[in-house]
Amino acid sequence: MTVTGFEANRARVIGIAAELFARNGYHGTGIAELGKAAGLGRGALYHYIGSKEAVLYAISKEQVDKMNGFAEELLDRNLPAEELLRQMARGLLRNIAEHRAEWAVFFREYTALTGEWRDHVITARERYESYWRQALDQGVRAKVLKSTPRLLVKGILGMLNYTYLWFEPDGELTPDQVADMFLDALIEGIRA
Amino acid sequence: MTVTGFEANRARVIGIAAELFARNGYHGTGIAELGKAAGLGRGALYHYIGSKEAVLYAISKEQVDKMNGFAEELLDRNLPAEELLRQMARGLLRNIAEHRAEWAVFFREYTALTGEWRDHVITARERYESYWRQALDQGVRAKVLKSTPRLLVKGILGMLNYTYLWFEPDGELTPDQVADMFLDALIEGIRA
DNA sequence: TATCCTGTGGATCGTTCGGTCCACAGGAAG
DNA sequence: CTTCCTGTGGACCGAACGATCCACAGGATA
Repeated sequence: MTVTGFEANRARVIGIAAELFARNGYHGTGIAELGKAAGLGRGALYHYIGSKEAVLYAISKEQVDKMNGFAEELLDRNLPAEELLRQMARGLLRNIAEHRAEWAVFFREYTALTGEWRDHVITARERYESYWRQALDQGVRAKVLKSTPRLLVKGILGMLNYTYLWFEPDGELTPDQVADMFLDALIEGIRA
Repeated sequence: MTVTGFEANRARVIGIAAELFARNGYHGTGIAELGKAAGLGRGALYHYIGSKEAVLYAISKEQVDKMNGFAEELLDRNLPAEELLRQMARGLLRNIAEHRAEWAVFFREYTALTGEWRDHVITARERYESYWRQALDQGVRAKVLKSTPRLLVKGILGMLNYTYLWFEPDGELTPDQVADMFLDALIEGIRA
């Protein structure tokens, strides 16, 4: 088995773990259960994962890191504010739609992490929020957006993040359409 | 010990459990831990709670039931649409601010419930969402609000529900102010 | 053939899990 | 005094927990 084989196997196990953790919770999923689902004995399993908490960390960190990279790229491009917000929302919803299990674990189970692992995830999460704040500030400076309370960004993220719970990949709307729906309502308002 | 003493003690234990479940998760909190925090032995503890899952159910159900009752009262009063939405949002945020631990358990841990218990909680949750949809529809019929996609209600609830994670009772804003901030942004829009 | 290394299953570890059971404390009722 | 009932602590149950350890399979290398 080559190095890439090891990494591929580790990724496979982590993906299976994401599904199980999302369905039964982190503490509610046993190592034996994970091993069985992956078709691996205890020894082989630990060969790939190191520890149960390392699996939770990997699941929690990967997607938010990806979104941070995505946001950084967009912010570098100096897009008009509305376009910037729209791209950020679309990117996030596309990712959530594609990795619902991972996001469910990220939102529900990150509190089960301890020590530095927990700190890293919280920091990454805060960083992502700061990118949204930057995007909004940019729109205010360009006089495209009203100056709104700083905490509004929490509301916007709540709106978007919550989709991990209800978005249906085979439903009537694509992730982009959901993102647009939310941003249209938010930017134009819903008053007749 | 009278009947009311029993109920008071049960409520006290459930409140302590809400704090523990919110901090360490349902599966992450042991019965021994709960007993110790409540100052009760195993026998006494089970005398009050029946089972661990019954505690989770009680925590999850109580607040959402309260909000359903609140929403029903408001809908009966035939308020103007904007006022109705504002009152519903304020009521929810006031409740979340007052019962953060319970709402954290409700959002994160309801999946740990099984069978009928789980069904009841999910049904109550869907009922609450339907009240918001009614409120929005009422505004559309009165031509006060634009006709928006049905799924927008998920976004609004995401915005409001997410506060359980970040709202600080001793922070700069009251629950009513947060509710107003979100509704203002949503109704008027954020475009300059 | 002899040696080495990665990958592997399963026995096993001590701990903790949710839950049951039982003896009994102590006030109320007769 | 006796009987009863609610409330109580803690011993105890089998099962499952996360993790470790070890023997060894089998291809690669010398």
